[in-house]
Amino acid sequence: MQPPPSPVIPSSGEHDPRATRDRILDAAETLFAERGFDGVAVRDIAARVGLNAASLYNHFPGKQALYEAVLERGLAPLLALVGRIAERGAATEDADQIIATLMAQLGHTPQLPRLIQHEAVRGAENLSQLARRFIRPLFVQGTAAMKQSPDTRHWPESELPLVIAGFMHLLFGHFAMAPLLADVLDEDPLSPEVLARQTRFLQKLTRLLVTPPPKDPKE
Amino acid sequence: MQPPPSPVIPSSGEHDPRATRDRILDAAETLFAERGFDGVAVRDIAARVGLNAASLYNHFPGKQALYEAVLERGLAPLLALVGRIAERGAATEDADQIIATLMAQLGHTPQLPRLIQHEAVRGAENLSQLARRFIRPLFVQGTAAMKQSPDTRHWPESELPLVIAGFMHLLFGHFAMAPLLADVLDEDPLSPEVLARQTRFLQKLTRLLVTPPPKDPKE
Amino acid sequence: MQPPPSPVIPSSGEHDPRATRDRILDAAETLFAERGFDGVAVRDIAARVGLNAASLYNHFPGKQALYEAVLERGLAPLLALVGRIAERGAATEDADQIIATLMAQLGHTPQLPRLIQHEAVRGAENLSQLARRFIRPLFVQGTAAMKQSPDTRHWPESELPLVIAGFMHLLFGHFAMAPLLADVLDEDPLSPEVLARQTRFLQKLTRLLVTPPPKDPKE
Amino acid sequence: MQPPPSPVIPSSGEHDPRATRDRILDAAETLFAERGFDGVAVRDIAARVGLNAASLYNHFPGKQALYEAVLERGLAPLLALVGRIAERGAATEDADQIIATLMAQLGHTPQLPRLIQHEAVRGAENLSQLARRFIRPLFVQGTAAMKQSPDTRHWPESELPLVIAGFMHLLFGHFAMAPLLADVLDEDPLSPEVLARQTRFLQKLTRLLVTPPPKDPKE
DNA sequence: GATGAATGAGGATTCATTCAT
DNA sequence: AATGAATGAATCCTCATTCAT
Repeated sequence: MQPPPSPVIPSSGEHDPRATRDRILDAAETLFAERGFDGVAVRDIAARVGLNAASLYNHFPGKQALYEAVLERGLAPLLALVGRIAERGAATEDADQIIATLMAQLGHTPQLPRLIQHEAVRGAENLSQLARRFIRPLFVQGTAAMKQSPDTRHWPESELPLVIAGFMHLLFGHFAMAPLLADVLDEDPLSPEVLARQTRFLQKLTRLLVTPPPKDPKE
Repeated sequence: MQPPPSPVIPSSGEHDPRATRDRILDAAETLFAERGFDGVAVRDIAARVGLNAASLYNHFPGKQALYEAVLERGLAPLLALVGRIAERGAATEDADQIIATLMAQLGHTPQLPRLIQHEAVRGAENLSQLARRFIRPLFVQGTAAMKQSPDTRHWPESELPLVIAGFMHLLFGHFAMAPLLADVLDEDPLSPEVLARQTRFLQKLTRLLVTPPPKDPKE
Repeated sequence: MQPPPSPVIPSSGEHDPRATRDRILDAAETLFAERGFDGVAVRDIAARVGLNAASLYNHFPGKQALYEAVLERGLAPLLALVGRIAERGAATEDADQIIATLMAQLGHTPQLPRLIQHEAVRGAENLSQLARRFIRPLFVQGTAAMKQSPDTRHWPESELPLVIAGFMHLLFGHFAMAPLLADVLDEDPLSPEVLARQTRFLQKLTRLLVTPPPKDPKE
Repeated sequence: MQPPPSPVIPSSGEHDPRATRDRILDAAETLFAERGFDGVAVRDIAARVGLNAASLYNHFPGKQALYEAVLERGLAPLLALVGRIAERGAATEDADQIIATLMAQLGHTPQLPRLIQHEAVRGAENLSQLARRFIRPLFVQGTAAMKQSPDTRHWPESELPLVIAGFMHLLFGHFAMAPLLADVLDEDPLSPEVLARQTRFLQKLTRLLVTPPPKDPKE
């Protein structure tokens, strides 16, 4: 089951100037994103940093704490971003901008969405915090914005959360499933080109969402 | 980290008439869906069936094999469904029908999407088979259908795979993230009502997709 | 620090008929008595039984539980003995008999006093149970007996617990300190002869205790 | 198993004038007395002094050495005391005095007896030195004294070591078992009152020992 | 003297798997 | 078909100790 260990990033010099703590977080982020919490051995993280497993415990009190630190570090900028978007009182016109920003940010740390997805699929346990701190505001503010915007007012209120959720699925899904998509697409889903294309796709979709739907003959 | 063990399904009678093999598969499906491959101990699966861990080996050659059997069993009807859809040469008018069918099918085995998502996030390794056998046809036939349909011909060919992928994210995401969404929505995402609503939402979205996008002033 | 591992008792035959559980308890008793809880590695216990450490966990849920089982098993007969003595309403004339019985019993399982002493010195934690279940009744009934007996009535009530405690120290001390005494005496403190001598000594001491003390010139 | 860490003694000022070495010894003495050698981590000792574990190695070459230094420091006054008693050629009349002195001394450093008891129960290994340097002279001179004293001459020579050993058990036991006794007595065994009472009890016992035993009908 | 960081050696415990019954 | 017992390999973590700063 164990995939072959991702190649050790050799510390260029004898003593990497970058704080060991950060290098540990990097290694942990990569591995946790790849295999999930249970799939990663502390020893593997250590090895990736070129450390003895015991040394990790000089920097983090345990595996769980390390995991949470990784989530924390990864989520912070995302939270800030969402916060800033919310503050600005997102008008529909900004939608394109918001999407571009989010995609750019996620594209910058493509492991993060995968990490989050791992957490999300696993369910509540560790996630509840994450849900309350990250997902929840995203939902609350998203629905609020859609309710106020004249363009989206034609969506029934009960559907709004599904729209938001859908956007999350689309946003995160692209990154989280990247290895899978790579198998099917001809290109690397994380390449700048594909990312740009996906951004444009999401923007187009948004624009469609504000279009009043054509009368459904069945309804 | 260990979530509280899901309640044992007590075998109603002394000797459950249902084949032990199936009961094992059920238990394994549930647990693998909840915690992923690495998060589940063979012992837990056995316990859930009321068996000794050693007994599992009378029915499956090992954990990995059991896992694959679970995937196999879960995927088969889905593959069949997708196959049938493809055969019929999906016309756009059937879109509503297709979505309804898929949602119904997935809603019937809500653990399956979660299982797949687990696999998908984890990446290539175990998945490659699955990718080739399930995801790939879905993509190939999906793009083919969209390319031929007059309604969707206005989508640039390079974007078609992203549309398909997006649909997958939306479809699976709703189920896979159910525990997470439950925390944020007021309702159970797997309840018939919400499932119906999500179905309608996806159908509406599809209809939007075939609408030629309004001229973007920026473009 | 680690004393050389006590010699493995080779299982005479290929498969010792005695229940493995008991053999584990025996080994654990010996080692815990020798080195105390913290001084014993589960692996050592297992090795002494000729088992892999993991196998222990088929019989006991953990080290602590094994430890408690050892105490339990060792204490039960002692508790029963003390109970029986108490029931009979110990008259002073029986003192000799009681002492002899206790010494015989302890001499039969000389590791037990050492184990208890280990526990006692370590203090409250694990002991509290033991204290309440074993030591306490011993004290309560001991003091009750002394208070009623005409021979010991001349002891001030406040001193009675000290007398009882003293007896415990003498009783257990002889066994618990056996290795130390062996270094100083010329003989093995656990040999029948020395045990007999110690029994007689304690009996003599008891007889002295019932003797009204000579008037102390200083008092 | 780990008892809650004994409260750190905060160094009142910024730089405790008392030699660090002594503060380490104090902390070590306390912890070793509480939990025994194996139950104490170097880190715990260091923490109790407000030091990094590594710093201990500036003062002691290792855990074992620190342990021995603790024993050494604690035993020295006791050895001196016993030596002085022996020199004076202990006459029986002094017995009260000797007991009082010993009790006073031990009451002053109540951790020491516990430490010794830990060592004693653990058996020979580390102890042999201790035995030869401390216990042995105590025995030799004790027996010598009793043999010469006219009051105790009625004790058979073979019983004398048992008498001495018994006294040790009584003396040390009271301190070593203090936590246990506290659970059973209503009072703190180390309080001045109880210590005084125990002293008086031991003195009374000594006086009884010199009383020729009443003729035992059974003998 | 003090310390943060590193580490090899263990230590308890879990796990997937095997096998005799 | 089921199971109790056994086990080698891991897994997380602790520990005593070292060393450069």
